[in-house]
Amino acid sequence: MAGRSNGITVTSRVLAILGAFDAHHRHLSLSEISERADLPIATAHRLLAELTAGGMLERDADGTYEIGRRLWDLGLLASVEQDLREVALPFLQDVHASTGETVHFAVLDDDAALYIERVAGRASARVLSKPGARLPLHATGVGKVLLAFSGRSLRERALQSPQRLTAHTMTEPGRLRRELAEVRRRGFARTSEELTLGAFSVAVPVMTGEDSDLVGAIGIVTGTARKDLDRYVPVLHVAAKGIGRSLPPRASTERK
Amino acid sequence: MAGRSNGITVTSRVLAILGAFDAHHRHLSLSEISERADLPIATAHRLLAELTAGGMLERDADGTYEIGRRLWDLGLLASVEQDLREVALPFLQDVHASTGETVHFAVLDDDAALYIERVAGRASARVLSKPGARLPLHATGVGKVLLAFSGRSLRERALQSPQRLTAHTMTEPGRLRRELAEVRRRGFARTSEELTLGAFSVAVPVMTGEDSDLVGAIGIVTGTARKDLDRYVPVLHVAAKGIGRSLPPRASTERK
DNA sequence: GCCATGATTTCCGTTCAGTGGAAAGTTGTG
DNA sequence: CACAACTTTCCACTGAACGGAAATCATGGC
Repeated sequence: MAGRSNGITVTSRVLAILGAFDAHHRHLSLSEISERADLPIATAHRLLAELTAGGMLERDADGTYEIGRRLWDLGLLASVEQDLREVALPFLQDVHASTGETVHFAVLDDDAALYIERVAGRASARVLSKPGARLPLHATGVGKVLLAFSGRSLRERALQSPQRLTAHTMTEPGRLRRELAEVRRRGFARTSEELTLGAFSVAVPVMTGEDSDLVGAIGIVTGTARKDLDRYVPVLHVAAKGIGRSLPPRASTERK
Repeated sequence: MAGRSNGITVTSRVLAILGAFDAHHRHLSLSEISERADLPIATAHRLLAELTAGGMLERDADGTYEIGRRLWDLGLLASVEQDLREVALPFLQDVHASTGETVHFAVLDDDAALYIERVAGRASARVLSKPGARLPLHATGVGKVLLAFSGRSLRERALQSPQRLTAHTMTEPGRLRRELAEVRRRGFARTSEELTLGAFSVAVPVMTGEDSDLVGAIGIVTGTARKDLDRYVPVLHVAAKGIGRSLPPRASTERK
C-alpha cells in the first residue's frame, strides 16, 4: 500500500479503481472508491466517468458504481478456463444428476484452488464455494488432488505454511506429504471437515486425453457425509475421463 | 490527425484494446491488436505491457495476448445479472432435472435477449446459445416473452426490422404484434425453428415477487420437438415464481 | 551460412492529456 | 436555515503519454 516505487500510469490507476471492487464491495460510491483506490477524489471521479462511458462500469440508481456489462463480456472470454467451463459443465451435470450432490470443478491458480464451475444441489442447498472463489490447496479435496498431481516445487511451497482452518485441518508438513502420496497412489482425495465443519468431500484429477497433463480436478462436497462418499469415485472418474477426452487439442494449462 | 472531436483519453485507448478481443479473437498478437484497435504499434505495445503487468491480460507461450484472470474475476462481480445468476441457477437446475432439457435464462439488453445462464442437456447436446450471447428478441422464446411483457416503445422498435433467420422466422410486424398479444394472453411463448432449423422452444416470464416487474425469462429449447413442449410450461412457471420470490428486495432491472 | 521479410521491443524529444487543489453544487439532517 | 457529507466542475501546471524511427529478434528461402 502506501507508496511503492512503481510507475504511476493511468493504467495503474484504472487498475486500482477496478481493484476496489470485490465480492464484498460490488457497489461503491465515489468517495469509497477514492478511499479504497487511494486516489484523489477529483481524479477518481474523472476516471470513473471515463470507465462508465466505456461500459466498464455502470452507475446504479443511487449513484454508486458497479462492474459493468462490458467487463462481464470480457470476463467470459477469459483464457483457458472458459474453454474448460464449456467443456466440463455437461459432465458436471451428469455427475450431479446421478448423485444429487454438489459438484465442483477447480484448477490450479498459483497456490490456491480456483473454482471455475459448480453444479449445486437443490435450491435450498447451502453454497460452500462459488465460481471464482480461491480456496486453500491443503484443505479441500480438489486442492489435494491438484497438489498431489502437480510439480514438486509447488507442493513443497504449499506445505510450508498450511493454515489451520478447523480442528481437522492437516497442518503438519509430514502428515500432508504422506496424505498426498496416498492420494497419488489411490487416485483420489478425501477431506473431512478440514475446511469447514460439517463438510466432507472426494475429488479426482482431470487429465488431458492424449498426454496425461493435469488440467484440474472435480469433486463432490456434501454436508451429510461419512466415508462412503467413496462410492462416488467411479462416477467422478468417468466424468474426468470424459472431460479429458473432450478437451481441445493442445489447450493444456500453460502457466509461466 | 485522423481527428475525431472525441476525447482521446488513455482509458478510451485501453477500451479500444480490450475491444479488440471477442469470441472469435481470443488470442491476438501485438500487430493484430494495433490493427484492430487502430493504434500505433508502439502505443499499443506500451499499453499492452501495462495491462499485462496489471493482470488484465496475459501473455501466451507464443507471445499472443489473451484476456487475463483479473478480468475474469471482475466479470464475475458484474452487477445485477450476477445476483440473478446466483438466484436463478438452482431453479434452472430443478427444471433441468425434471425435464432433462436444456434450460435458458435471459434478460433484456437493449434490443436483444441476453442469455445469462444456461443448464445444458447431456454432454452430447449441441449448444445453441451460451451465457453472454445476445440473440434476437423476435425469433427466440425468451425474446418473445421479454418483448411481450415490456414497454410499448421497445416493442415497436423491435418490430421495425425483424431479421429473417430461417424460413420460419416471423418477419411481418403485424403477425408479430398479434403473436405477442397472444403470448401476453396465455402467459408463455413458443418458437418453432424461427432462429435455427430443428430447434423448438417454450418460455415464460420471470417477474419480481412483490410488484410484478419483468425481470427476465426462462425457457426450454430442444431439438426433437413439437408443440407438446407445452407440457413443460407448468414446470417453468413454478421455477419462474421461485426465482421471483427469491429476488433481493428491490433489485429490479433498472435501465437508464 | 547469409540476407530479405516481418514482427517486436526500445529509445527519446515534444506536447498535450492527466492531475488534483479548490470552489461550486447537491443532498440530507437536525 | 445552517451545517455536514458527498459529488461535480474548473483550470493552470507539469510530467506522463505519445509515436516516429531505429534497433533487435524471429523466420525462412536459397
